[in-house]
Amino acid sequence: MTSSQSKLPPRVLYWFRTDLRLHDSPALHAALELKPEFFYPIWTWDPQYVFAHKVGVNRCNFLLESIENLSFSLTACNPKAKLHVVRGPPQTVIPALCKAWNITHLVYEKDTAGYAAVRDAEIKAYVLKEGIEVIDILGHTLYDPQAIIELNGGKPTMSISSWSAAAKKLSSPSRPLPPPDKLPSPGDMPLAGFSREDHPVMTGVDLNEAYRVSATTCFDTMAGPDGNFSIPTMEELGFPPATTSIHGGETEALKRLEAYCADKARVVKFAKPKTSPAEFDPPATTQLSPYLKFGCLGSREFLWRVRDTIDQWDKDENGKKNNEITEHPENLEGQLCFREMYYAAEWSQGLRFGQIRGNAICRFIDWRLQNQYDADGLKTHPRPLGHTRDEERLSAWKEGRTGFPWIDAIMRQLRQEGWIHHLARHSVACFLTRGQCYISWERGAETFDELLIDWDPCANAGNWMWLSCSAFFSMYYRVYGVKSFPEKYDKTGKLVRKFCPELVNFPDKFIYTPHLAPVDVQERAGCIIGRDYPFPMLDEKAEKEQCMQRVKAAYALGLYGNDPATFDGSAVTKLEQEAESPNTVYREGQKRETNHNIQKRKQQRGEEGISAKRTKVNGIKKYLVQK
DNA sequence: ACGCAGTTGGGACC
DNA sequence: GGTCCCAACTGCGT
Repeated sequence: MTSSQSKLPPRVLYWFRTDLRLHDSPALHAALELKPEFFYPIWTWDPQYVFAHKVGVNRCNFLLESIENLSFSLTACNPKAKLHVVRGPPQTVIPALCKAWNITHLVYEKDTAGYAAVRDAEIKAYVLKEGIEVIDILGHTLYDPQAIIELNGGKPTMSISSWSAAAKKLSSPSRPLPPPDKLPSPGDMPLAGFSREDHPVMTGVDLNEAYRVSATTCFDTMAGPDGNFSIPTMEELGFPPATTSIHGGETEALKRLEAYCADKARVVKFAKPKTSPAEFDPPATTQLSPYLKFGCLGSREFLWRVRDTIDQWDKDENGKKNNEITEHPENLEGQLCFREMYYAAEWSQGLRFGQIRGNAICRFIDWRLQNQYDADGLKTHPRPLGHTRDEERLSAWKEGRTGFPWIDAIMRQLRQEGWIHHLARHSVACFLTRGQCYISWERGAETFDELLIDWDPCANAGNWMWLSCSAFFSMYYRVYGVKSFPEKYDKTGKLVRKFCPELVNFPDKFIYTPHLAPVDVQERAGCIIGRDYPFPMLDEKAEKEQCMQRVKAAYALGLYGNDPATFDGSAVTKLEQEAESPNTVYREGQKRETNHNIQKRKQQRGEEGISAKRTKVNGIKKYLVQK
């Protein structure tokens, strides 16, 4: 810190990013503890988010609504305060603002994940060199991902039990801090040094071109069209209006939390696997994920509101019905714990968490259409895996025209609403990867990035690895059916009728398999399969069998994304040889016996139990069976 | 070395 | 609608 700046009363630049709220904000609290003379709340509108990063209209709209609401709340604390939106890359505009506004302290909520962590390290180093103090404080998650990994012996948290064991050693998350009721005013805001010429925005490829209905004007100036750091509009982004019914903002988040917790028994008995992915009006879950993602809702606020609701219910019931309280990890608190587990695991891998190559926790499976280049621009495979047929299947999946109504309805709901139920995500993710299409989870993850409002670099990549049996989960023989699974929740196909309206008049019996309906039924439904709705694009059962054998072979090979063999081509060659003449022999009776029920049953029948042992031969695991 | 659990499977059979 | 079996994974605890 230079001597002139150390004498200045604090002038705080408060950078909002993952914390679009005033409640439950340790970083904001720390900023105000400085008793700043001037307080500048800003949001940086990064052109990377608008041009180089595929982001659908619904997430963009949610973000705009959230920062609008935040600005409104700032003004409620001080009529002179508002959120200043600075257009430009943060690496450029943050140092420029610090200089122009004589900033002494840069304060923000720490973001441990993905690109943001890399970006922040760069900015922090630069700003510190200029003698400005940087205060970055955790607040987005309940626990520090780094601390969790250290307590887990330096290993990534690969199961909820290992995460829980590590978390137990840390102190329980504190109660949320209240929002401030007043704020200091900002000082002068000279615009010196703020011209587009000085800080050219990113040009070149516009990944969101397909969405735009007019030219992007929001980067014409750093301070917006009126020079007052206004919040950009969808029009300025060239975007058409959003299609979702989910609206952003801290006010909306707290209202939804309140409404959800008003039904105490629902909170107490919440069990994720029992909630229906087929329900949509209202959904069977809290639908608070977009608010947690943007920090409109604090994670401690959610945690303690849930805990208090359960305590209150328990008191009301005199503790008589304790057995009705759902246990960890299926309860609401457990949902938050999985989020924490993914944040910790992500921290252990950094940017590599979102790809296969270089990712030490991700199994190498020879998925079609996997990344050819990794985040560092390094070639991952000597030749592309997959061809036109796979491209066509991927497009059909993305656009909701696979010919499987359950999959198509979910994918259309995803595009329209920007949100789908957790188990709906499971269905379409399993279908795209290990279930039927054998397409890389990287393609699925980037589709969700584009279309989900609540997309999060940790939870999204983590769940895609989970569903594709690449990490966290390994029972690849458990495959979600496109008829059996939704039928467990809804035999009448409400979700299909809503999002695939061409199928609305099919009888319940055929709603998930309309191609099996006799022609006269199709005619009466006013929908001929193959003409008005696609015929299934693949044989669900046959593809499932093939996928399972391929995943099994990849498991036997036992390679992970950081193995050199996964990018010099030798892993793929080995798997192809495996497909030609399997090293692992799947013969009748040659099973690895691990189910003790079967063992016990056989013993009861007086049969000799089978013992099996697994060995590695030439790097390939073989299942050897001995009688 | 072994038993068993793992947030959320499918299908036959009663 | 509930129960059991299918087929067979990893990681953790003992």
